[in-house]
Amino acid sequence: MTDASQLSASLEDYLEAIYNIIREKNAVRAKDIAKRLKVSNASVTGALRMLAKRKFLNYAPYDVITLTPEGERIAREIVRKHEVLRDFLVKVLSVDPGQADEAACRLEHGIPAEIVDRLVKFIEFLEICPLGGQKLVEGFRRHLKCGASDNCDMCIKLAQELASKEVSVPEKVKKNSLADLAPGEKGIIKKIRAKGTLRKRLMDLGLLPGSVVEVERVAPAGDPIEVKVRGYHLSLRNDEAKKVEIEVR
Amino acid sequence: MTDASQLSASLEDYLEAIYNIIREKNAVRAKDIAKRLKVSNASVTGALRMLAKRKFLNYAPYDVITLTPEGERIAREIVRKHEVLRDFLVKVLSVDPGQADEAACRLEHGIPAEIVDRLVKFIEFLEICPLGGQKLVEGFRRHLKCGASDNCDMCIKLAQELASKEVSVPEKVKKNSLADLAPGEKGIIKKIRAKGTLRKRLMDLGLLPGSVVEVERVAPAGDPIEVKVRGYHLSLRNDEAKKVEIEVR
DNA sequence: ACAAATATTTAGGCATACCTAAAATTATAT
DNA sequence: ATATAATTTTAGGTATGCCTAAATATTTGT
Repeated sequence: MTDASQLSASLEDYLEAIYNIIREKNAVRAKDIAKRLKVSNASVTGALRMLAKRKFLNYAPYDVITLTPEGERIAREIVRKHEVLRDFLVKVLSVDPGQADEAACRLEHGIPAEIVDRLVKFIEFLEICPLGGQKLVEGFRRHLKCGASDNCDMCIKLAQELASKEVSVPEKVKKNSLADLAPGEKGIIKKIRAKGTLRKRLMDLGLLPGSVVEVERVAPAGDPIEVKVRGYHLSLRNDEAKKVEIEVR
Repeated sequence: MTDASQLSASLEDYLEAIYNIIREKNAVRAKDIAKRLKVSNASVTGALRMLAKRKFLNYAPYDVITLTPEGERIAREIVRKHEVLRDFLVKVLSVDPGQADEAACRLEHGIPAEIVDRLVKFIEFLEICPLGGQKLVEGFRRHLKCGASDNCDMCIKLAQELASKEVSVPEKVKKNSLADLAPGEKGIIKKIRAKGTLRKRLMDLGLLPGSVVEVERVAPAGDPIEVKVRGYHLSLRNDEAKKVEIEVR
């Protein structure tokens, strides 16, 4: 709940790298961290010591490295900032993904949590709002192609066409549960069909009505389902996903 | 033309502060810098030496401090990043101005120039595009008020009303020159009615057709006019402003 | 099992960016 | 003109975050 708590930018980078490497390979070695951050092994040792001192890592020389619960919480916060920024850059500003990723790396340390939340709301709003945020973003993408210092008559014409053609009451096409989506598909959460603890758990994870969820991966067995909501990556069991009622536009 | 060139974040802060203080009071003293950056005087001395060594400042102990042309150029780049970020946060995301300013301070060092340009284009697009970027932003502002985790039925209704009422071909209300605007007013640049050197100069300043210009201040005599385009602050003579043909919506 | 290869840590250094306290310079007031 | 006040600079010190080289521990191949 509290803030990302007084970590320097570089310690945040270490924590983020550790978190990501653990997600990818279930284990971290100092060397992996050094390689990912393009830093010497010795520097990694120092950072590990600092992070351990602040109780974000369980670490002893020559022993395995794991995140403490608190360390994991903070790492997730940092990763979320990164993801939200990258999504904004790529989805809204149409920045090239590689460049967006690099920029996100640098911006993630400076951005306050409230602004990340605001950015999430804005991106969601663009995806959801009947005023046509998606059309607007497409228009912007087109506009980027018509040359830099240009008044965009092409854009205006196309926009007028679109605007007159589809004034459109938003149509609710299908109603489904989150468990029915294929990887890559998105939906808007309508409600959580669960009670008590499970309901609370799901909402605490960030599955809030009105938010956009995207399915990222579904395990072969169909069971753990990886989704992204509001910049958070979640892993849900099929049972849980079935309780999340969504709407696909 | 080149990049912000290898300055550390804190040296960028010094340069930015120096630039802003010069704009405000026509002179800088080490003390002013220290106060603005909340840093000791001695730290300022060190920074001044560094900046002078890199030829961004003309500086000698106990002598007046001025920016070199190169220093001024880079300072303007930094200030521009700051302004663009703050504008985005305030105008698009509706972040509280104080908070936006503080966040901009931290983000300005990490953001690449290309992304700033992209952000400028996006903000301009929202202001200009007939798809109704302004309406969308207003809708977003409203949406922020209807509570955090809520599906925004109110927003949907209001949006539908707006959308059906004003499908609207963009109407060109007035045509004027930049010199006719009052402080606070905005217009879209249609063309530069000038030739040769003057034309080039105005375009180099960033007065490009399609961009949004905002008049910030007009001197009592009506002559130097302060405007903002694409994150740049410019000071124009009345003669020059008359050459900039704009459209007010 | 144990030598060779690999991985990690320790030790010692460098640059940045800040600090406080004392010295030097410049401004001001009588 | 000169003492006092204000400002600026120098000197010396701290913490971070990176480096290389050398020492130590672990893993691997036979």
